[in-house]
Amino acid sequence: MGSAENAVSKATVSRMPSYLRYLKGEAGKGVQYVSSAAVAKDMGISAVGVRKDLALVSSRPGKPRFGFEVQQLIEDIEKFLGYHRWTNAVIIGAGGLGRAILAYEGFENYGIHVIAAFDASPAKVGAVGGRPVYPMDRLPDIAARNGVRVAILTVPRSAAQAACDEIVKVGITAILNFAPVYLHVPDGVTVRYEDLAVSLAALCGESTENR
Amino acid sequence: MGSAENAVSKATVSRMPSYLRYLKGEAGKGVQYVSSAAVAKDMGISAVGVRKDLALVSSRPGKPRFGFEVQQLIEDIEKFLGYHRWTNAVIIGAGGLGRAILAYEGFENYGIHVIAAFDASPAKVGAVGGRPVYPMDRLPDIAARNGVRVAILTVPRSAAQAACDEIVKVGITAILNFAPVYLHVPDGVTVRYEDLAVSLAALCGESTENR
DNA sequence: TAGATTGTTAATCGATTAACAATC
DNA sequence: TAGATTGTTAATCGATTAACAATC
Repeated sequence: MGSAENAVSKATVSRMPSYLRYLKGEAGKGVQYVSSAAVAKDMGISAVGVRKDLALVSSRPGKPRFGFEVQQLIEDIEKFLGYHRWTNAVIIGAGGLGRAILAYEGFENYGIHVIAAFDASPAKVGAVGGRPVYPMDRLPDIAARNGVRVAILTVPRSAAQAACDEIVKVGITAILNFAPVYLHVPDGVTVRYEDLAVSLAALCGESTENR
Repeated sequence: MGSAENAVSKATVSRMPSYLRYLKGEAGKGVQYVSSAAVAKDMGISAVGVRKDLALVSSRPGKPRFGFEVQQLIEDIEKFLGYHRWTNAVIIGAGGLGRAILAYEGFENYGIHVIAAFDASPAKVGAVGGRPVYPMDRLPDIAARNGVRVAILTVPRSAAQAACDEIVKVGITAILNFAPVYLHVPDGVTVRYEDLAVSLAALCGESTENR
């Protein structure tokens, strides 16, 4: 209500980056059209679901007998997700995981620049894969100057809440948290938990299946 | 149908590791009882949901006026998730991310031993954080000897499907895939996609919210 | 006892699936 | 044209929320 926009379900929104990744893969192979059935098969979801999702974001309808135009769809999804305006992100905690993520280049495909990492320990300061690692006290300055809204939190468990508080203070509103702790944040800040151990445990649970 | 077990919803099962993590945190602080309201507040979910979830796995009911016994609950969830029998896991791909995960110790809390990493490049062979990195051709032998059923795939995108095929060949049935590619696997093998870029992109989507 | 908290049934909500007409 | 594929409405399914009685 209120907003005149056609409401797009949360589940649909969350699948969009996956479609985008898939479509970019196909585009790279020179594929021009994809059918909902093909997408569904490759991604392991239902064809009707794919059609429904794509219908919501696609600027032009799919063509019967052909399917959807890959390039067009990529543009539509990018526009839908707001990737035309880039998002700057920082990493807090330059341990093994933080450094691995800092060196990773896949974020660029989703309109995200990971501009730097920060660490409380001076020993970690330097650069990884061409990207800088700064001491923690430079965060307010750099975050403000680059309009950073997103942080990836990869500090040890014990440092997580304190680091989170600092992050929030500099105006960051979205946190991808790898520390195995629940964070207390003010309203308006979104936290997404990404506990590798929990992911793996959940996978084992799924695959055991019949309990 | 068929199974006489009370069906526990998939959503509930997938939340169990999170409860477990939370409860262990509380137990560490010396907390003996938790109320559903407290759990709900800290974890950011609904109290009724918590009660419903816990009722399904708890061996003894919560006590009105007190709540649930933390230690008992931890045992019940561990039993429910099958953590009494340990699961052995391996990492395929000893790049930055693979090594970071190899060094991580949080898996032990979920009944998972990460016993080793494997890499196609001889340069990567050695050890990280006390755990061995073997050449890829040792995988069949070691996986068989340790009854490995779970693999964490952290190879580059281009190597993912080939590595996946090898993994499947040695009898692994659950794969946590960090490579940004959809994997083709035979029936009976479960894949869980853990694309950091997609997670981050989805987070940005959520926090932008009103679209 | 009084009151906080649980457990459970019923109602709502949302998302997925099924069915089928529309279209190139 | 014939047929593959889309788009959409209706039906199903599952999970969450609301309401309230049961209990220590």
